[in-house]
Amino acid sequence: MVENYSTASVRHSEAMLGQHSLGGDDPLLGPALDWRRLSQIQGLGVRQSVVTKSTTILRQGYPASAFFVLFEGWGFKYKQLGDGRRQILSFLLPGDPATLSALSTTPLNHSVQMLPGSVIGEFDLAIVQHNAAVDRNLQNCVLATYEHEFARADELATNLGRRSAKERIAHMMLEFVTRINLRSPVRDRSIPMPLRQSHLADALGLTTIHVNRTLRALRDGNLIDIRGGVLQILNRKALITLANFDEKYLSGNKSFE
Amino acid sequence: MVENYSTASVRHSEAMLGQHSLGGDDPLLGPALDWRRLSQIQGLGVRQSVVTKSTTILRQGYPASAFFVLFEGWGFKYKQLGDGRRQILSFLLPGDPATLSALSTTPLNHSVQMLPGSVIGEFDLAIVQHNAAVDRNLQNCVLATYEHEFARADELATNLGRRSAKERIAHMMLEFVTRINLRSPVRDRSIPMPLRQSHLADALGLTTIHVNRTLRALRDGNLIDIRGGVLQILNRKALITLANFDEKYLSGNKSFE
DNA sequence: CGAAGACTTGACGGCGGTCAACATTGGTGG
DNA sequence: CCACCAATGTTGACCGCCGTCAAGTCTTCG
Repeated sequence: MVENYSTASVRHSEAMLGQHSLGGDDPLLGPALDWRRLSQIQGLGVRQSVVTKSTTILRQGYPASAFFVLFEGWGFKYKQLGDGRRQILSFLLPGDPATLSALSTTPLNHSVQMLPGSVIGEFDLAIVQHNAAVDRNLQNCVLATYEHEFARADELATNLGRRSAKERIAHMMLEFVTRINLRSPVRDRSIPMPLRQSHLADALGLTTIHVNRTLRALRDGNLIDIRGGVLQILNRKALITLANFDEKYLSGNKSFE
Repeated sequence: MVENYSTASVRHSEAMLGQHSLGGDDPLLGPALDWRRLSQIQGLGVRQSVVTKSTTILRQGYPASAFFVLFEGWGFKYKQLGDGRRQILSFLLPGDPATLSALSTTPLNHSVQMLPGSVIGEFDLAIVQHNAAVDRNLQNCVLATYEHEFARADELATNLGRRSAKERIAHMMLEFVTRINLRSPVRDRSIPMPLRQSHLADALGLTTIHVNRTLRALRDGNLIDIRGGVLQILNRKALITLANFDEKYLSGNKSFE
């Protein structure tokens, strides 16, 4: 169980749980692997909650208490070093599961935190595990999701190891826009992005001060603009060149059948 | 098919393929998830080969041609940027599969290279895929291996993003010794390590020159010694403190049952 | 023995970190 | 509605870790 939720905690009504065909061509979670559709499985109750302030839902060193899916908003997965240094390992967007690792019953080696304003779905861990063991289609979704997350982790490592601050930021912003666009069309090349500069810093291996400086340089170059929690891409082509961005790692099909 | 192999290319004799119980407590690949044991599955032929010189067995942008397992020696998985920069994403040790991603039939977004002197086993991709789909036990091994590799990828990102050159090297050397020790006991706190300093540099986001300087500092501090392809841990306790090393991410059980 | 690759060391410079001060924003209560 | 306060963002000065360039030395192997 988790604190810091708003009072609203809703159960999906039976009416919302339409019949879902487990066979057929369409993978259970759709081509975009949208885990919100997990709630369409019969008998899988969701507890949906609005997160009012930053909330840690999974904690490094402890096993997962539930299987969470981000319905709206942003979250991130991170590691904490002994002396307080933090490394953000990935950002969660609507439709992403809060860590496949939750399905293994062992202590986690990372934490997951939701940003204020997010909406999360909380599924019973045992039931999801059971379904993942029984339902061939869901199994493939798990594997495909592992592949996608791994691809992003590898790209992050490449960012951290072999790109400059400017390139790293450009690359990550392009990743955000591309990922969101895979599940819902992006208008005006801008998306809401409630991250603080400290989040970007901890994800990109920089300090907040240098993130600030670099963002200024990117804005001065008319490449991107971040303002009031909104990210806008001003010159996509130049950004892609600058960051050496190749979106294939995000969109590949990764089928296992 | 792959070039640069020695002429020796052996098929396991039937005699070597003992009956293997798929049920029972013991996971198919054993507690250390040693994929060399894949050859114990009936009907799964291996083509075993000695790699005489550095050989790329999987190539970024192409689907895998086979499912490879490292039997002896070292390999690594990496990404190449357009301008030649390289990021090594993980090192392969004996018993490691050359990329679970091979099981998905889509183009890879990384390459895998074997170092000279390695011995690799080459399994038919379709047959492994079939077994992974049918054999519940093997499925769990796949998931557990994903978890292990993911845990290491996350730790690498933390290395790259939030640790100094000295800490990064210390951490990686501790990882090597610990991983090898999980499958075969390490003596004299030393292991063979045929990596060039350029491999360490490309894995740790440094230049070879700085790797060299840092190795010298670590040797001067009587922490580690690398010489003639052998890594020796001189002061394990001090290293662990320096690197903030916590081996739990390597050894956790990650069971899925 | 010769050549190619790997390792080593020094001098110098720049990207990004550190420290410090201040501006801006947003939320809270009077 | 405004005063206050904490969190976040911004900018400048300075410094240090690590990159770059260059010139070696050592090792390996044909």
